[in-house]
Amino acid sequence: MPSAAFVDNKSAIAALFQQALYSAFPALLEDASPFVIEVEKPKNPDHGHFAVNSALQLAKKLGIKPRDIAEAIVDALPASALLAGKPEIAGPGFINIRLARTAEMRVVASIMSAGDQFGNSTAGGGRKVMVEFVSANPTGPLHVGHGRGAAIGDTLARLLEAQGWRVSREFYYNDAGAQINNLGLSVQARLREKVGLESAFPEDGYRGQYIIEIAERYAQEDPRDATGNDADAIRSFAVAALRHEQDLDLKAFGVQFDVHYLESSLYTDGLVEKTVDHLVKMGHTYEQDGALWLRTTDYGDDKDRVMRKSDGTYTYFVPDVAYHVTKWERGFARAITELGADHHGSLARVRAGLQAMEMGVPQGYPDYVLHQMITVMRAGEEVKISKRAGSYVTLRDLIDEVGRDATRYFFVMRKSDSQLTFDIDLAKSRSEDNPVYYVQYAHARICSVLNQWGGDCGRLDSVDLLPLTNKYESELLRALADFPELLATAARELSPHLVCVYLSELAARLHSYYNAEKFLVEDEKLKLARLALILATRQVLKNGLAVLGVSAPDKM
RNA sequence: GCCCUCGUAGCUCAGUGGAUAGAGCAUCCCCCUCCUAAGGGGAGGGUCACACGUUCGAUUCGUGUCGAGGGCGCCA
Repeated sequence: MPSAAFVDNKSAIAALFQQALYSAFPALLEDASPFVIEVEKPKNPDHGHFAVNSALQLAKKLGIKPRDIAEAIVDALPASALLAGKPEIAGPGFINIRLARTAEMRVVASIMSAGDQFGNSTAGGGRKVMVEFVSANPTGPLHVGHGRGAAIGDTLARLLEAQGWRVSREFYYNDAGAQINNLGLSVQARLREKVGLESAFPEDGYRGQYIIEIAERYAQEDPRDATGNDADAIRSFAVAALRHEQDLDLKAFGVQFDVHYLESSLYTDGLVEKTVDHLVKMGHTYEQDGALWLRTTDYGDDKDRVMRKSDGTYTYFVPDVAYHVTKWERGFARAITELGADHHGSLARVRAGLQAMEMGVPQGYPDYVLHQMITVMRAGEEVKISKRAGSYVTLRDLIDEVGRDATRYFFVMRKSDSQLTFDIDLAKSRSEDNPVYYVQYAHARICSVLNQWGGDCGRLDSVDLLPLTNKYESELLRALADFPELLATAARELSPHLVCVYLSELAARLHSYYNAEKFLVEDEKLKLARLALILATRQVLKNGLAVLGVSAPDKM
């Protein structure tokens, strides 16, 4: 099996300059906190492949002018096959580094040998991480907000897997409590209406059309209770039906969970009790007004929280803490919880609750990724959502109307902290305006060119790339080399949208390249080199799309 | 009132302690005898909300102000 590791030029450059710095300024070796060379990638290609700004940072400390420091570093640089000549000193004291052609091109060979693994790393070291996402209550169909959560959570999971983490995807069902009762009562009311019985619809009932459908199905499948007397049976029927619908939607969306964790099991397994007892034992609780409170203010919350109401039942916050305790106890030293931003209030509380347990859970546990609200646009107008009337855009609507690929891409393409406008017409359009088609088309276009050439792609593995000299080729090479770092950054910062940004840029480079001049030239060596380059590009596009769970079509 | 997120081109949004802040759309000009024009090239368009601070350097970090969205219950 070929190694997935890409020999990173950046770290090699850093090592080279670190050596040069110490040999030019040996005094720095004696510092308590050693100065670390940072290598960055300039945005402006005129500034070379890499840049080092250490001279500016050290000017004050050393009392020497930045350009002089830069010169001393460059002069002390050991000879290296990595570099194309002596680095330039530019501006106030930047050192701009250009790679030797051979160093620039080795990324293609890395891509060819690593294939689907290119860009992956072993940074996670096989450690366990849980990603909890969607976690919709089984009280209705999944809507756009859940869709965004599903896309972001699943992409995070894929990113972490690509970085060598052992990921478990988990869905937490709030299948206990008042809202589920409410669901049952809503269905019951519809059932009674149907047979002409007097029935008050619950005040906070669910009014969607789907409730009526569930009532009809219940009546059909359980004719013994046509008048809707058996509240328990109705409730479990409704929950099962809605869970089933949600599962189908998620499956159609390409999202699968390893574990579905039921809130009700926290009660039946006694974990809620156990958690409360433990918190009492640790001395972080008090009784007041007939209720049991947790002193969450000791752990950064802005007010204390009720755990057990005066009527003896628990608030939702207790099972939330108990649930997160199980994450820790199940061996997930790292856990990520993906939620809609409307739940951000629970963040401080759950973390405080975990701290109060005094069981060694780190303070920032779990990591939270919150996504902001979504506005759906159709025909230039906002699609209004009315929860009261039960009318909203469902995930299923989007998948059916614009397709799985576009829906997934649109949901992750903005950073999750930003509110998202989902333009249905744009997502459906097959044009350059539509970012997902633009990227997919780049992939299809390469397939088409390779097809037209008609040769054996295996031949391209060891082609000589030195004929590649124009600026499109060099920029494409540079973009390809960025991919592993991009994935690492996106995973580290839990920012899946970076993958979309990268893919759009890569696709744009490719489209420019094709249109710049005649692509399939007469010169056989140049032609093969170009084909090898786009073959590598296709691989990276494919790997990037795979992380997003979006298909990479051969033709469109 | 308190907490969270956001504020960057006319619009939708990226990005960053560094050099001239980017992309797409929209507007204007231009380009198909190689693959799919479902594409490409170019022009115009900016007080990076505002102020102060930290720094050699701030759009980026900190504090405050203003504006938008969301959240704050013995609801879940």
